[in-house]
Amino acid sequence: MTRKKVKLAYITNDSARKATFKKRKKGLMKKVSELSTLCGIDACAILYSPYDSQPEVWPSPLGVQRVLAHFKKMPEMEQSKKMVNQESFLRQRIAKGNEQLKKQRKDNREKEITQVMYQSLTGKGLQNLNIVDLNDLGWMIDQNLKDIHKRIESLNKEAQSQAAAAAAAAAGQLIKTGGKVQEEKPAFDSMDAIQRQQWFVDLVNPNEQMGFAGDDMMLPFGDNNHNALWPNGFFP
Amino acid sequence: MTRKKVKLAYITNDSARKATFKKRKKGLMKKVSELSTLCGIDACAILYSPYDSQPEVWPSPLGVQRVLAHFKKMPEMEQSKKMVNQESFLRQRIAKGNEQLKKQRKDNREKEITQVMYQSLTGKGLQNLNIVDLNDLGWMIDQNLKDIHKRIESLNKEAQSQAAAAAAAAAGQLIKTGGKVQEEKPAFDSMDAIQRQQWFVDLVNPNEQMGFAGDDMMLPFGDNNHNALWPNGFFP
DNA sequence: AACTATTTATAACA
DNA sequence: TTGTTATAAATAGTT
Repeated sequence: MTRKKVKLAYITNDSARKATFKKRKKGLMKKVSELSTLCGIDACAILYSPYDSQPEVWPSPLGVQRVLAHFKKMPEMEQSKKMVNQESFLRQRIAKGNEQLKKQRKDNREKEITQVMYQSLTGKGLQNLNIVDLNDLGWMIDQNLKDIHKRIESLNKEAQSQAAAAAAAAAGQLIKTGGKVQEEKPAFDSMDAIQRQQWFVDLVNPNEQMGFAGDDMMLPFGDNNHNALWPNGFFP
Repeated sequence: MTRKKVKLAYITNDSARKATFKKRKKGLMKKVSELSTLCGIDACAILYSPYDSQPEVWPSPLGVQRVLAHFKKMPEMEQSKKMVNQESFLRQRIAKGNEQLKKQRKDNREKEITQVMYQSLTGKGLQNLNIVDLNDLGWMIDQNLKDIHKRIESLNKEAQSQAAAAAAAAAGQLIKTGGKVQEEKPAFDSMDAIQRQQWFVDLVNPNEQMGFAGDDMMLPFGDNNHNALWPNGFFP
């Protein structure tokens, strides 16, 4: 059951290698066939295996001959142009691997900061964080606050239209009403940015001092640009 | 996002075909590369596309030349042996398709019979079923009964060992006891096969007559071989 | 070109 | 070996 991500290297176990060869040969031939059919192109594949004295080919010996004849006619210099050779192929793979690594590092960092955030909610304190961590934490809390605010707004809108519908449906009442249903925002939502910031700081630090010196250590809620001073390459 | 199962036919839309070609060519080259690395075999692939005057090859022009030289040396008759040509390839695909169809039909039949079974539990009656359906229904009920019985036994075993453990743990009691905990089977489980059969028939047919004539229409519970008379190819 | 919902391929196991 | 199943990889349709 494809448990591992498959290490791309020669399979030393003989039977495992043979089994893999059989499966992958079949899959490969199918791919060649599909590509040829779907895109109407001339193609061939030749595999020499130690399990057969003859090569396995696609689409047929004659088909291969035809493609080969076409190929052989070209001067070698021409043949080299525009080709996918092993070197450029490997370069592409490496570049892709590096991109994945970068993305993974970003994801890891995000999880790390999220964990810090939740730990701080259980009273773990923020004393051990350096300035970069604190700023990333601030960024993440900021993002969460934005999400929360968005959610509150959508819930308010929903409640508002439901209230209006209920009023319109009430028996014996006027069907049409010029009266506007007044919006009833929850307390949290009516805070301004600074209030929310303080609310959240209080929540995060129930009974303790931050342990840091100076105003510059304050968590920069509401500051969308706070990472500009200490960029770490992970968060915008 | 791969919504359809892809109809294996020439893609008429030009841009779609080109996009598919680019994606699949990349995937195919990767597959060839992996197969070659994993299994240590000599392989090459050549694709002629209308998007480039030159063919795309793997692993490199020289690598292709080498494989081709090897291939060309053989007499044509030899080349044909043991090869996967388009015809045999298609035959394999067709055979596989047929097998899938057969399996699907069996699954469908099983679902159909299960539905009939549950409907009969809500009093829908069995009047509209033919003899084949009835026998399949009997087979399925039989299977379910077996499962139920198995489950009951395992539960009994569990309860038995728990009771023994509880007795041994009771304060002030003897730790070692020669007394055997007597098995307490539920009423259903203590019925014999014939009793269970009647019990289930009563359940399935609460207030109605079967509407069939003769003893031979009786549901053949306990008969593991009842389909031998009316085989339909789906159930054993 | 990037993004996902799906389909397809396949490594490990039975 | 063949078959099954859980995962990884490929990719069709969109943006």
